Amino acid sequence: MQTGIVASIQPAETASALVRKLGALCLLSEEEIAYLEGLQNNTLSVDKGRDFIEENADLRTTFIVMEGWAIRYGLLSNGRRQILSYALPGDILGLHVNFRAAATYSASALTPLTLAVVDPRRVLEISQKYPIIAAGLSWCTAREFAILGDQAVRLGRLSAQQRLAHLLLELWHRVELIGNGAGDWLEMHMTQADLADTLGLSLVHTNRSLSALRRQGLITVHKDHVRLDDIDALIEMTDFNPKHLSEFRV
Amino acid sequence: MQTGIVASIQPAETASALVRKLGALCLLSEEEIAYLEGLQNNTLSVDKGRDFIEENADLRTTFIVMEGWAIRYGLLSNGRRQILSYALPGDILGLHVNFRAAATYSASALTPLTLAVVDPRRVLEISQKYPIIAAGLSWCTAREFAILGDQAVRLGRLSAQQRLAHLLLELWHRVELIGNGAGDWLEMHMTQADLADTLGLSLVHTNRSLSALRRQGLITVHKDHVRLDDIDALIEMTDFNPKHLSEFRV
DNA sequence: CGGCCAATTGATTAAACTCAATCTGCGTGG
DNA sequence: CCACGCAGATTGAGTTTAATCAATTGGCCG
Repeated sequence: MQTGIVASIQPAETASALVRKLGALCLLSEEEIAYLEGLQNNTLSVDKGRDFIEENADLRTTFIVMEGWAIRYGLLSNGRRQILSYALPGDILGLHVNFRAAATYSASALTPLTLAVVDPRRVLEISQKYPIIAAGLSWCTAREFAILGDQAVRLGRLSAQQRLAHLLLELWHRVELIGNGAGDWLEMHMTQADLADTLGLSLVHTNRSLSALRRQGLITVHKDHVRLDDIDALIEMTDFNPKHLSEFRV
Repeated sequence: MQTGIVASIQPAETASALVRKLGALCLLSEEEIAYLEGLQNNTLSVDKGRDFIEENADLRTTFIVMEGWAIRYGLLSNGRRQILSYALPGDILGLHVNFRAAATYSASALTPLTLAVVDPRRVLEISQKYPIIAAGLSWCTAREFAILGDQAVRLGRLSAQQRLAHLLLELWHRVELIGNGAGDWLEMHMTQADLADTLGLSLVHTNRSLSALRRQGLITVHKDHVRLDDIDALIEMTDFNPKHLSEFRV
């Protein structure tokens, strides 16, 4: 497990999630680690439920998620919402914001959130000064594309139960990879209404699909947690590809 | 219209689609144009219907579409297919392939295709040597994200007719922006089966949704073309946001 | 205790899927 | 020149999935 490697280099308690994430890919130098940590000196706290990016508004900031979960979403004029992706600690929002005039999505805090606020112009200098970090960011970009592609496959070609299982697998793997895992358990920071808006389903049908998975013994649902009882079966039934989340070329 | 600006700088007949696309955003120097054209010296022809990227296979190439249309898609083990996006002239595939071990999607030629084959390591040197071009590529990346996000919204929260109309609007705008437009008409290089796999619908339902749009006087369908008869009404009914495709910060 | 948010359940309706033909245009071989 | 085959488009009929409408329940907090 990649988190094991990180732990031996950087104790998880002291390193930021972004350093843990990139450090799991390649060996970062002291200087690179110091630069990445320095990038996150300017922090912002966002209350649970609050929007911090609004579609069509001027956006001149790059955010790094330090603690907590967020969602990216789009709103339609009839009030319907489509959640595009989940941002977990170590994830970056607005990495390519430099030459866009306006945000193409909204973002909202699913939990109390700690964000690093970064001037996107600093992103530009990274490729000059820190090629290894630039490589890591390029990898992050490709990974975000893969995750969003998986979301499109889920929405377009999986059944309700498969969509749910597939999303749980994605989040479980992502949490594991940043060292926030808790065995089979996944902390659920979203409501069933959020799940519905992620999976393109109604709230009622989301609820029923959850019970169906439960009745088949595939998951166990507690208050704010879900246990993936049979990960192999879930992967099998959804065609989930964990390599989309972790593959890296040395 | 941005294409007008391009035409005054670079005659469309001589400049590559990528130069036309980036030149529409910002004024490129002679040197930058020459570099971009040189990047596309090594070309590859792909027959209609043939795959040129396969999911999970080792991918160490960046492709620039010079002529023709392609699709990116994912396949499930039950044979179902989800088309993720369309690649038009000037679009780049595998821009962030440098640090990924394997392709996370497949790609196939919708028409006879001319691709520029680029060593992805050349992408790395761009940010050192040509900051303006690097800015353009960063803009392309953000735009691809916006397009894929729109695809997720389509799949998750639009009705069958809305999905269809929304996709037609996307492609019509994109074709216009690279100067390949033909008024209200859109050349349809995909079959109805392809449309179905793009929109997460069955072939039969796609066919019926097309006729429904036709009966409402919103589109006219000919052999391989569609005319958007009432673009404003189509935008209105789908919440289409053209800014996702063209906004640029100076 | 009351109010609110989230989850759950029942009943009905609507959207989209599947199966099964049929049709149409087009190229190819006899 | 025509019969044949094939791919793509179209139509009909019946089924399934998921949406909608409408309560109801369970926690939690003030």
